[in-house]
Amino acid sequence: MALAAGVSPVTVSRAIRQPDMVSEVLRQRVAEAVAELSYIPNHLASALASTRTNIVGAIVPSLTNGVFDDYVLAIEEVLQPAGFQLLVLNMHYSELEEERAIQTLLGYHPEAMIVAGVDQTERSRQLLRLAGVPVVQTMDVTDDPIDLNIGLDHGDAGAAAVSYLHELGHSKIAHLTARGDPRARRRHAGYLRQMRSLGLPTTGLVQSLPRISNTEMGRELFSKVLSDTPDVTAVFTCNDDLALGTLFECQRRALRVPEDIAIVGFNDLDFCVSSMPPLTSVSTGRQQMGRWAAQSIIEIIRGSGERPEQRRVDVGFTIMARGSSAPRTAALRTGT
Amino acid sequence: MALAAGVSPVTVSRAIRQPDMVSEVLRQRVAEAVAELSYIPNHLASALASTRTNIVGAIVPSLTNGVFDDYVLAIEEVLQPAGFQLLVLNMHYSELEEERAIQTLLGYHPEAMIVAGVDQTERSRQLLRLAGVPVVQTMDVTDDPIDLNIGLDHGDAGAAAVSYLHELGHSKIAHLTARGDPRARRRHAGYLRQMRSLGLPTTGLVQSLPRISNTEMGRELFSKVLSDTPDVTAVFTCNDDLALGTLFECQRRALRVPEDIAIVGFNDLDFCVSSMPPLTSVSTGRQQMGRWAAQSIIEIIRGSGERPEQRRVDVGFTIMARGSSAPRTAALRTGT
DNA sequence: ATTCACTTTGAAAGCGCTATCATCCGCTAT
DNA sequence: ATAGCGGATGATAGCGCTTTCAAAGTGAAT
Repeated sequence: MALAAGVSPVTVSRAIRQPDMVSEVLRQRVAEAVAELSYIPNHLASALASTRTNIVGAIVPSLTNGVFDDYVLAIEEVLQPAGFQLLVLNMHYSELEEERAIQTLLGYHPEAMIVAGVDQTERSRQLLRLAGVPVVQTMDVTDDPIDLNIGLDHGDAGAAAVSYLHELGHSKIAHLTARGDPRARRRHAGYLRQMRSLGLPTTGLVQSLPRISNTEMGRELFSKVLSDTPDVTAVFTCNDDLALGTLFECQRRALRVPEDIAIVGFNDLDFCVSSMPPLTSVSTGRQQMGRWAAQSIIEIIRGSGERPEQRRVDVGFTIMARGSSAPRTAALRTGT
Repeated sequence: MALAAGVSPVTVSRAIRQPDMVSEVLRQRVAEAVAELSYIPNHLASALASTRTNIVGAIVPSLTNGVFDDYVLAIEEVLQPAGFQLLVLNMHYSELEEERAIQTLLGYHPEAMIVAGVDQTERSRQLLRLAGVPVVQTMDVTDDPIDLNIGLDHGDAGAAAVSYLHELGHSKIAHLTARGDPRARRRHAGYLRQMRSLGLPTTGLVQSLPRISNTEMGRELFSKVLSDTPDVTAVFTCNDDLALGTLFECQRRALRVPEDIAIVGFNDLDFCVSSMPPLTSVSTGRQQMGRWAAQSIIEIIRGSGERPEQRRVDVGFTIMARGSSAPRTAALRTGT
């Protein structure tokens, strides 16, 4: 390569990375050689020599779940213009896989790490701390963050969904959930807490499966609730896929939504506004979390390692009330 | 690290990579030092020195589209046990971004590349060829593959969807599609070809938008078709999100599916079996394509570079007939 | 004409590993 | 007792870049 352009390797390196430092003539010659040979710099060698990899590692629990697409996209939109490459690994909701993924990513010497959730194993936490790079835990909040933390309180969110339905006049409020997701477990705990504090029983109203959830699972779980508790009037699901499945099952059984059954989902995915009726869902700022994580990382790296004044951010949540939930009175009026 | 274990760096390297070559005693000592220091080998240095990166690069058009989750998962399931790390980059349905992504990935010196589709720019094709590693083009078929190719003929699939609906007695068959996806364009072309060859007009029956599709867009596009052509009786959509949106729009307008409107989607995503009625959809072997791509790569790398006898595979497609499509006679019977 | 400062280029060293080859040890075969 | 052999370990070089520092060239100031 240096031969082809008739200059030293150093000049090639400079012509590509800091063109201002090289004279017009040589810059041109290097550019021609690059084009001619389709030269692509060896990232491995460059990173090894410079100790700057321009890599940011991210770990997501799943990609099948629409939540994380928006989140990853938001991170990339901030990171790419700043010259960083995001490396995403999927941990499939397994803490052990996460540990492996962290180890793998650290082998690439990322300049920062973004992990979803706050439930890393002790070893994971240790590895992340020892890495000596900014670490952002997202999606959830904790009092004891590894480094930075942005998220929301899923217990509160679960409780709020219950309160919302209770204020609409519902008392037989079911909860459908997928075990395995720690944030879903917290929402479940919030549901139980709030039901109890409102004096509402939950027996025969909770259904869960230890699988990755999908629409079909929503149908299954809701069917089980119906057979346990035929007079259920509201359902809060741990995500929108289960909510959609519940809606489909209602349609199949000719149960009217929201008159007979009110449905509240979680995450506020795209399809919530489109369904018939549109699904009420708890909206979380997943894009905001991704953006903040990426921006904080850039600031820290650019700014000699100082952490922003706010190391923990709670983005909260919003219940997006839509057609799938309505005051219980409506149901009474139509005689259900 | 070598100091901590009291051995030479070479022995450390061997103890980790080829434990059999190191005596029990030293292996133990190295293992202790590794644990103590939380040592993670520097992948960059190791890859640079050995010219084996264990990386396979993959480019997907989108992650928001559920199709590619299953596909990526299938690839990973084969690659990981073989010791390869998949690096996935998102090209957002842009050929130029794909070119950039290919360049970025090649900088990491992957041992193979998997790209979705066969519509790479000339420069992309050149870069991939020059990389000197196995390249698999998936999802689509071509007579002129870069290297290996597994996919299906989307024109045929589009035509088959039309034939299927025509055989059910439909003639006013609409098509909803998202421009920007070359495979969706081919399905569109197949739709047009088959409609023409059956002597069916298509004016007022095709709607498209140049955006990434989602459920809401399905509703919009179908609404437009309805206002252009109120007597439409069937809809073929370029993917399942649009099909679901169409179903929702039918529910909103109290149009019965399949009696008034038959719907056929594409990809056969999870939710197709769950909706009410379940959605008929064209199933493509996306997991099969991912697995084959990964397996072929492993065989080539392990087997001194020889290509398998079959460099091109057409996996075909299957129309999964479900409740959202029915013979037109049913509609006549109910007087629509 | 000489000095000084600045810009442009190159030479040398080294990033953290691994490939290769040399060395050493203990053992068997002669 | 010695040659010969295989297994275990280490010394050395180098992967393709970048960092650092030295050298050479340029022009303005003295």
